[in-house]
Amino acid sequence: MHCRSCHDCTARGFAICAALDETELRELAQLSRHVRFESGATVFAQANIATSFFSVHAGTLRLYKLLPDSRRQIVGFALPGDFLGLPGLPHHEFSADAVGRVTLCQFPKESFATFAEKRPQLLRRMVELAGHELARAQEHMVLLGRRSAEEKIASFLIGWRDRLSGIGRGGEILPLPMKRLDIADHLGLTIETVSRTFSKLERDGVIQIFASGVVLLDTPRAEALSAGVS
Amino acid sequence: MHCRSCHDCTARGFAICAALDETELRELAQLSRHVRFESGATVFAQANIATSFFSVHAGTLRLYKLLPDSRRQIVGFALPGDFLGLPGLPHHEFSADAVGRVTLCQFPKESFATFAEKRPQLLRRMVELAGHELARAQEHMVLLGRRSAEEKIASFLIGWRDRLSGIGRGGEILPLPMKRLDIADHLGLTIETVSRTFSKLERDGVIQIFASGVVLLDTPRAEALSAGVS
DNA sequence: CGTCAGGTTGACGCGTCTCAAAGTGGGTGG
DNA sequence: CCACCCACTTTGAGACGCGTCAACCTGACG
Repeated sequence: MHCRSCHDCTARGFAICAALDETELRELAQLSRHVRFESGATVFAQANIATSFFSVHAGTLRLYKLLPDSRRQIVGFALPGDFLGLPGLPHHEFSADAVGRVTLCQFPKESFATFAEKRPQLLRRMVELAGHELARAQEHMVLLGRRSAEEKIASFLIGWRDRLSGIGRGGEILPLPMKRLDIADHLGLTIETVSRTFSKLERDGVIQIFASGVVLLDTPRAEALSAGVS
Repeated sequence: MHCRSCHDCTARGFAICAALDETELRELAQLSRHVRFESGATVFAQANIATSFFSVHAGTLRLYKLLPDSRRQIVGFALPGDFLGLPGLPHHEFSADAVGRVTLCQFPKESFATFAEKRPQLLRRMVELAGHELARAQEHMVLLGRRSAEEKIASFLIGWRDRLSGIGRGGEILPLPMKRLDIADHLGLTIETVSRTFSKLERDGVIQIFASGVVLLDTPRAEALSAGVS
């Protein structure tokens, strides 16, 4: 189950590993285990003590927080190259579970911290990744606080397209591995509103809906909605 | 205008400086300028090229993003000890302006990066701060996406109280230096709803409103609302 | 005393939620 | 191969929370 080699890892270029040279990479690989989760499985849960960090190798995860009455907010989706876990916080801040099959590199928190401690480029890379994550979170706050349902869906689609193309998964059809309920809980909507808005965008010729995703027919219109130009 | 000494800086304990020893602190002080902004002044603006990092010394800033049609989302308020600026991103991701008078330590991006490059404890501290920031952002997403107006206001008050007490500014009266419009744009509400909700909480005996802030009369009730237990 | 920014309150409308029902497709067992 | 089930999605009708628009209040300042 261990990764054949980090050398030809498909997530190599985007992950923290990008900051390491050959020797360090082999050393880090010693610390890591390659783990796999089936669709729907929980990788870790909010408020549990964090004993490991993870780097996503393949697949999609939903990261979410729950309120006591079971309202859910999906704070993000993790894709290959994303790093999960925050040094300096003892507990997991959110839960993570697999959307479809997922594989991850798992690092014991302690030994990873020791490894990173003396490697400024790795730490810099982590600051950088955290910064990108933070920027995405802030952009998402604008979406949640100040956008209409239609703008939310359009923004989500455009943002998802850009993230996928950023890791070399761009294509004609935009795959949406997550369910409508996941999208709703990500955008602060209900499942019905998500469904209705998808339908409206299809009626208006902006998208075409398939079982596995959508095709952007009128990209400029979608981008305009996404930017908030009414 | 330069800080008398970092040694007796009131924000010392919470800021990135906490990671530095005496020698390093003096070296960093060489790089920094102490700057002051009057109420309402803009420290930097979204999408401008970032040439400096900042560490808040005193006062409160609002950090916000604007949509083209001038809808605004305040992504957070910065307090003493907070670090502004993200290594790895060339542009400012949001605008920042002073809420009341503010003083900051300003570091030229280049020289700060050079200084940090070889100091793992500083980098670790930055990862840590970024992590805390990210955790706050995710908590705020829950608020924006899944909470009612009353819960939003209660959460905001409780969160603000906790942040202030975290930097030694706790007290009977909870000062709110920002305007109603700022609170509205932070919580994804309108100014009228904020005002109405404040009034309702006061009618219900949860808070008492003053010109400069509020007093929490029924803290358990406020915390319950904040936690989302109906 | 007038002005002005900020805050409060009320009446009404709209966008989204809620509740309900029907449609779709994939999987399983007869 | 069909019948059935189940999870998921779509669609509709009505309710409701919050936004919109407008009026009024308050205190600071000249």
